[in-house]
Amino acid sequence: MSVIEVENFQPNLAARALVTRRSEIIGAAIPTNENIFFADNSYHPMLLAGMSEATHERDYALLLWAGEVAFDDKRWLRKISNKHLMDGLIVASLVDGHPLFAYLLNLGMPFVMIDRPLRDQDRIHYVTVDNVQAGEVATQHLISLGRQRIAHISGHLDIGDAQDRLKGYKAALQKAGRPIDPDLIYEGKFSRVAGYEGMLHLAQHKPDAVFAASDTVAIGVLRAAHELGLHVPDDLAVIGFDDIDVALQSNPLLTTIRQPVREKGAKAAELLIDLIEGRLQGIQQIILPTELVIRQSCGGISVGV
Amino acid sequence: MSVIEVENFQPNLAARALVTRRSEIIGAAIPTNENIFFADNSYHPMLLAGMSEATHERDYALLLWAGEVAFDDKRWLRKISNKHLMDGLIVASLVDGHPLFAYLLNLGMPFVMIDRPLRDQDRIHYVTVDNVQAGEVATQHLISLGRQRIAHISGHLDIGDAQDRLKGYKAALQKAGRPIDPDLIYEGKFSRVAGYEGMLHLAQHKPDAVFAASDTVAIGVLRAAHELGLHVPDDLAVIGFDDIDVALQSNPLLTTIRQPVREKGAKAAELLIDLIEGRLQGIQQIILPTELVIRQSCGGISVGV
DNA sequence: ACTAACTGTGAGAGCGCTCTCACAAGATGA
DNA sequence: TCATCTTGTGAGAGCGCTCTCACAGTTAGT
Repeated sequence: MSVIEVENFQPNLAARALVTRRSEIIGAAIPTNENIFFADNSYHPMLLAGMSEATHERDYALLLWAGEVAFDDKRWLRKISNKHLMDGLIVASLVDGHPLFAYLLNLGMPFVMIDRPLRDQDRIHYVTVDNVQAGEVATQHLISLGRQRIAHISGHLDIGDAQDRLKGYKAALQKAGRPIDPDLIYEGKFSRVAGYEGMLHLAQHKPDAVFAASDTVAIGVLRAAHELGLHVPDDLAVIGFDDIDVALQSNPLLTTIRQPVREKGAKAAELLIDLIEGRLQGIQQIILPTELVIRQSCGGISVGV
Repeated sequence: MSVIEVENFQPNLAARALVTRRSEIIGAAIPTNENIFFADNSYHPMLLAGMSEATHERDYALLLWAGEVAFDDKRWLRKISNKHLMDGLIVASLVDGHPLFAYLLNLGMPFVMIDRPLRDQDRIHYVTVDNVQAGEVATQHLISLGRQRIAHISGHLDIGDAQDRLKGYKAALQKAGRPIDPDLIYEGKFSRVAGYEGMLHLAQHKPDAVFAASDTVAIGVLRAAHELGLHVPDDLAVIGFDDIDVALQSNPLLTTIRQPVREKGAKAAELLIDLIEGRLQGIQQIILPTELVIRQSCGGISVGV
């Protein structure tokens, strides 16, 4: 032991990995070819922070596979699915139909998704929140505030979470005996630009409230409302989703559905490592709680910074 | 070749690494124990995006070492300095005096710093911008606008970039024959909270302009000014640094010094890989250009979104 | 005192690659 | 035709670990 200390001996991890067939490395893939990653959105960075923390806590290392990757980038697919490099993979925001999904499924390398997958749900480990219920709570909040023409700007509908939030929106309206007006639903993406464009488009149908699929989208809505001369919350109530930092920087402060983004990342990493180490059997599907955070953008009670 | 294709053969990278003594993995360390990482600041995510892109372009993989790490976390230090795991390391925002610095220096593993190091400058590869000159340009801009009491809220002065921006601020004042008033200099950190507190503190000395060490800091200044009833830019001109996305979300839009953050990350990765592969000899120090971006927060010409 | 069980140490195989070297087979020039 | 050079193929060593197994040394039980 003292020799190890004095000589500063570093075990050769490649040699160890060769015989144990474990690299003690996991990967985090965010295979989006939209610029939602890192651009105007702290959702993915927060996710990553959670993963990073939990991964190092368990003495694993975290490989990052991010950036704008072409769907058919064979080189990337080959490398990311190399089970000799990584013991497992976390995949976030995977768009339905992405080839990575099929690759991983018949590769046998354990992987955990963040967000509910749209296919093979009974075979996939994932961690997410109850987006349907959360979408319902958000919409119900707007209803309870007396709003009559409640619009929704969705996220990318090839992502389970976006579908579920839309589902929740519809469910809340139906439970309140309200009609579902297709004119008040804008199919967007998880970006500020989509929120901005969505609001400009919806304006002709005179909504008095908008449930935005994410805080980033809501920021775009706020800007569009400002340009349209609509006062928030008097003329237009706006509710977001995520409760990332922009919700606390906006004017007015954003009412939103808080989801524990950092914890999602951390849980995914812990789950994956448990799976790798054989400590867990069967398909694991973790649903984390959400919470309605009331601030200024819907009227009602105002909670400070 | 056809057999490889049919059998979907994956070479065992651990075995390869064992004999070649190359893992084709590089690390990215952001060893900050402040919460500037990922919290309200897209600087580091952007940096990471640049690194990630360049790394995969060169067919390497990127290990992420981020999060709030205790200075004396031996486990972390041991793992991050394991040269069998990584061929090299990029270190961003390393605070002066951090033990990682000494570790790396006598380890022999190639590493590239982002930001100018405060010690052993002639032995360290790094990539940064000319912060002195940029700080001078920012301050000079405020002077040319007729501002009389120009304050500066610095970043963490244990980081070279923060020191250099302060240096540039002082240089501009001196060249203009202005006195340097210590009351108008607030030693802060690269965070929104520091900007907010700095501005509240500086208010007693009645500045009519603030050069903030980063856009994030400037956002904090903007909020404090709002609370103090100061109108930006009429009562107070504010200039930031970075030109990250918050500069385009603020109200008023932020005048700032743009630095190519993504390119910094990308260049660092490319440089490191060139170093690893022996394609480059001698100490490499890359200075990228900056640019004054004039928007609304200093008055003068206003450029739209 | 003899056997049975436990503890510690050392030798050796093998993980799946890369790299070198020997040798065979084919191409080139006198 | 023979010597030289080029190209291709196959065998074998070795990278630095982990794991098993044998054997020596020690302790416990009858």
